[in-house]
Amino acid sequence: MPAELHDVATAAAAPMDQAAAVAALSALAQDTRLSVFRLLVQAGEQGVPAGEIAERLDVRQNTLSTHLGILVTAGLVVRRRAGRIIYYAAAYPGMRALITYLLEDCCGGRPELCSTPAGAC
Amino acid sequence: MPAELHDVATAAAAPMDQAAAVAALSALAQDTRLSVFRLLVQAGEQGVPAGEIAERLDVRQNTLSTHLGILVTAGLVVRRRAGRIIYYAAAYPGMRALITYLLEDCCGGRPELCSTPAGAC
DNA sequence: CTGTTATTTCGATAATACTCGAAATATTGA
DNA sequence: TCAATATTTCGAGTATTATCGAAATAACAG
Repeated sequence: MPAELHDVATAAAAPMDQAAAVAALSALAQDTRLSVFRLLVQAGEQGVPAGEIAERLDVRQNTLSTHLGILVTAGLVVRRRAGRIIYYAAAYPGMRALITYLLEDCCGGRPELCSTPAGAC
Repeated sequence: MPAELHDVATAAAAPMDQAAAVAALSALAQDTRLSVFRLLVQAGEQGVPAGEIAERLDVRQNTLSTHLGILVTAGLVVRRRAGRIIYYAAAYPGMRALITYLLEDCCGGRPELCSTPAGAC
């Protein structure tokens, strides 16, 4: 089985608790990291090399590396090495788990008030 | 028209930009504020008095007031005064706008990878 | 007007986070 | 092995943020 791209990006995420949610939100609550995450969300499953992210966002490699590490630890991004190049990709299950946690038992019994955005994806 | 509860919580939110998204995520990226937001999400449209939030979460009123102000400024929570009591409620449109911004143009053309969580709401 | 309740604002202290230059690690090719 | 490329780790300086006690504002009842 030539699984050059494993399916970690579509696997089930661990159930989110308060600390994990704060970590994920903190990871996204920073200008550079939010740009990285959105770039990776739009890039899709294959991911983008660290160096290319740094170039496209005009951030120094070591600074970016710190940010990427934070996103990975938060479960919002996954890392995959291919030779010298390390690809980063959005972890959709992590994002889904975060949104689910945020909106848990929402709307006081009137779910039509907070239906998730259909056009988002 | 006896509009004791105006419909601000269901009105359209302003389109989100990067700065607004960072502000909203920063607002949620803190333990107490995340608890407040989830409490209000679960409480629904009517909202909860500031004092009751402080009591239920065991936070000092002045500290909570700072946090509530941050959530309101971020567009995630709305304030409504009724006499001496100020009710706070989740602003679902703000939350929707944030999620939409995060997942914009997602999944590199494979939307099935990131479908928003059906069970969330 | 006076006191009481509900909530916010002010000012200071302590903890946390962002960014950077420099050095280190990992992989490949000659 | 040696050099080159890709990326990360280290250590320090600066800025931002959370929390608190105390004081201030707002609304109501007597």
